[in-house]
Amino acid sequence: MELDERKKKILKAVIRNYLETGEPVGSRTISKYTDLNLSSATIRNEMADLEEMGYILQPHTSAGRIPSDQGYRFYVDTMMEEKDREMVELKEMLLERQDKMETLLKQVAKVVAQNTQYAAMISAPSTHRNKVKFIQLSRVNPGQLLAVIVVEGNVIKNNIIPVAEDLSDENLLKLNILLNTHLNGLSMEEINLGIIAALKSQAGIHGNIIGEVIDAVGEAIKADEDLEIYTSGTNNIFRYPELTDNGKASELVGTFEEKQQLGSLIQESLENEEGTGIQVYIGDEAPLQSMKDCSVVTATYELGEGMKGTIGIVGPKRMDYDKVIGTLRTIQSKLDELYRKE
Amino acid sequence: MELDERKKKILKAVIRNYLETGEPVGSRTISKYTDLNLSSATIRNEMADLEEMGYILQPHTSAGRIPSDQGYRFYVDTMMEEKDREMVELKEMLLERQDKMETLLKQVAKVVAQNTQYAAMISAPSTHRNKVKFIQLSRVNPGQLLAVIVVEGNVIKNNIIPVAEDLSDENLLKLNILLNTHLNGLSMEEINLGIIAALKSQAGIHGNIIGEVIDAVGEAIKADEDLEIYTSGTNNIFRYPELTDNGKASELVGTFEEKQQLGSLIQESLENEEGTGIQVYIGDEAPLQSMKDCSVVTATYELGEGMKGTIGIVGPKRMDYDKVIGTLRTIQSKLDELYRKE
DNA sequence: GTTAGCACTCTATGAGGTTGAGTGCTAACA
DNA sequence: TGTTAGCACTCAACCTCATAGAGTGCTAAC
Repeated sequence: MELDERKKKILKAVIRNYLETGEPVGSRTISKYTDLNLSSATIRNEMADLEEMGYILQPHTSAGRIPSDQGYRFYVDTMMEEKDREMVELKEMLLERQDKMETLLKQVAKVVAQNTQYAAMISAPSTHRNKVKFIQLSRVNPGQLLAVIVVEGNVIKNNIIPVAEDLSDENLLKLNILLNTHLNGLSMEEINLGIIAALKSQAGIHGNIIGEVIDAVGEAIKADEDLEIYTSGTNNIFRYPELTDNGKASELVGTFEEKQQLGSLIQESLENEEGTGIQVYIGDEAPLQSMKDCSVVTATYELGEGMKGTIGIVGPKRMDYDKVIGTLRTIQSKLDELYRKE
Repeated sequence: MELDERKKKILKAVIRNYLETGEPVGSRTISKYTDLNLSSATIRNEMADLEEMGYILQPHTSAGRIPSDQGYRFYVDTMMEEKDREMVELKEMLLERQDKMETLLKQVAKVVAQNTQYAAMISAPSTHRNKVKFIQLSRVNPGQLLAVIVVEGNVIKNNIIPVAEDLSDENLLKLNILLNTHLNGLSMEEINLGIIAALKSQAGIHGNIIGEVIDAVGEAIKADEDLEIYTSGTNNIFRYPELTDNGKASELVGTFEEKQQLGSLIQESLENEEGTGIQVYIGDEAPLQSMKDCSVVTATYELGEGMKGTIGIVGPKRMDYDKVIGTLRTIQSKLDELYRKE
C-alpha cells in the first residue's frame, strides 16, 4: 500500500492532535478540523489503512487512534516544522558571563527544562583531547605535594600526592621543568605509559621518589574525569501521566539521580553525531531501559577547542518535537556565540 | 488526664504496629499481641483517652488509630530502642580509602539510602573556618594568572585571574611571598576587606596591577563555596504511597534536585546541634514545606579540623526511627574513625 | 476496674446498568 | 470507483447499589 498525499495529511493531523491533547484521536475530529472536507467514514477507511501500515494504533477497539513509534519516527523525519524559540532568560543569563563552567551548565539545564517543561540534562564538555598547558608541583606540607594541571580551555585539575620522602627545592624545580617541557602541548589522551616511562628514565639518578611522583602525575592526568552531568526539571515528568503510571516514575527519577546511567545516552549521542548534531530517540531507540516509554532528544554543543558536550531532553513520546528541537538549536547557537566572544 | 504505664504500653504498641504495617491499628490487634492481657473493650477505652490527649487519631470513625505527630514525637523522645546497625558495605567501602572528598560523600549517601530505604542527602563539610595553608600564583598564559589556595583538610580552590598587564617573574615571586606570609594560618572567614587593604598597602609602589590581583585572591577565598550537597535514593520515596499521592512526589523530587533548597535543612541541623548531633523533624517541624508529610532525621558529622557536615534522611512519618538513628550513629562513628586514621 | 454484647459507622469491593465516543461494515450515491 | 450515510457493535468510564468486614462507642453485668 502506498502512503499518498491524503494519507500523509491525515497522519499528520492525527499526530498533531494527539501531541496537543494526549487523547486518542477519532475520525470525526479529523473530518471536522482539517481542510480535507471528507466525511468521517472516509477518514475511517484511511485510518484503517494507516493502522495496517503501522503508523498509528488503537489502544482498544472502540477508541480513536494514537501514533505508533513508527508514526512518530515518520513525523520527526519528514513532517516537522521547527519552531523558532526566543528565550529571553537565556539571553539575560549569558550576558552576565559565567566564569565557572559548572554554573553555566547548571543554568543552561535549568533554562532548557523551564522552556520545554520536560526533564533536561547536560554533560560537561569532555577535555580528554585538550592539550596540557601548564603543570606545577608545589610542596604544601612535608610529605605532601600538590599537583596542578591546567589544560586548554582553562580546565584545572588538582591532586594531592603523598610522598614518602621529601624532595629538595632544587629537585622540585627540576621536576617541574622536566614535566613542563615533556608534557606541554600533549593532549591528556596522548599521555600514556610509554611517555611516563620515558620521563622517568630522563629523571635518571634521583630514582624512586621522583618516579613515584611522576607516576602520580600521570595518574592525575589520566584520572577518568568522572562524567559531570547536571540535570534540571526532573519533576516535569510528573506532568505526563504516561510516564508516571505504574511506578515508571521511580525508575526515571532513579536514572536522573544516578548520573552515570545517563552517560550511555551522552555517549550514544556523541558517537552518532552528524549534521546538526541533533538526534531523536523514540521509545526503545534510546539506550536506556528506563526510558522505553519516553522520547529523548539530544544535541551536541561545542565550546571551541574541541570541547564537546551533550544536552538531552527527556519527555513523553507525545513530546512537542518542533518546540524541543527549536529550543535546542537556539541553545546550540547561543553557546557557540558565547565562545566566539571570548 | 495522666499518661500512666498502661497507656504508654498501648501507645507504644499502636505506634510499633503502625510503623510496620502502615495500616490503622485496631483495639483487637493490641489486645491479642501484647502481654497486657486486656480485652479489646478495655483497650478501646484507653485508646479513646489517648486520642483525647492527642497522641493518636482516627482517619475516620470506623477505623483503627494511627499515631499523631505528637505521638511520634513522644515515641522518638522517650520510647525508642535504637537498633545497632552493622553495615558491611560501609566497612568495605571505607577500607579502600577515598582520596576525593566528593567520592566519599557520594558513597556515604548511597550506603545510607540503601540501608534505610529512604531518601538520603549529605552536605560537604564547610571549610569556612579552616585555615589557609598555602597560596600560590602562577602565570599560565600571558594575561592570565592561576591562583591556587589550599586550606587545612586539603581542600583546594583555584581561580583563573585575568590581568591587564603582565607581572614580572620577580614581582610574582614577591607577591607569592607576601600573600603567604600574611594570609597563612588565617581562616577563610577571617580574611576580610581590612586585611586585604593592609596587604595592598604593603605591596606598595607596584600599584594597580598588584592591587587587582590581591583583590582577586581575596574574592577567590571569599567566594561562597556553593553548598555542595549530594543525594541518593530519591526514588525510595515511591515506596511510600503517603509521600507519592496527589502530586506530592513531584514536590519532593524537585526539592531533592534543587540542592540549594536542602540548604535550609542543613543549616537548621547545624544550628540546633547539641549532644549526639542527631535530630528528628516530624511533619511541619522540618523547615521545608515540601516535607510537611515526611519525617526528616539529620546527623552532623565531623571530619576533624572543624569540618562539619550534615547527613539527612527523608522518609514517611511512619519511618523506622530506631533503624534510621542507629544507621546514622554508625555512620557518624565510622566517619570519625576514618579521620582519626589519617 | 474489666468485659461481653450490641448497635452503629464507614470503607472497600464488586456487580450491574448507562452513557458516549468511536469503530467497521454495508448499501446507496455521484 | 471513490465517497458517504446509516446502523449495529464495542468498550472504557462512570454511577449506583448492595454487601462484607473491620472497628468503634456505649451499656449493663461481673
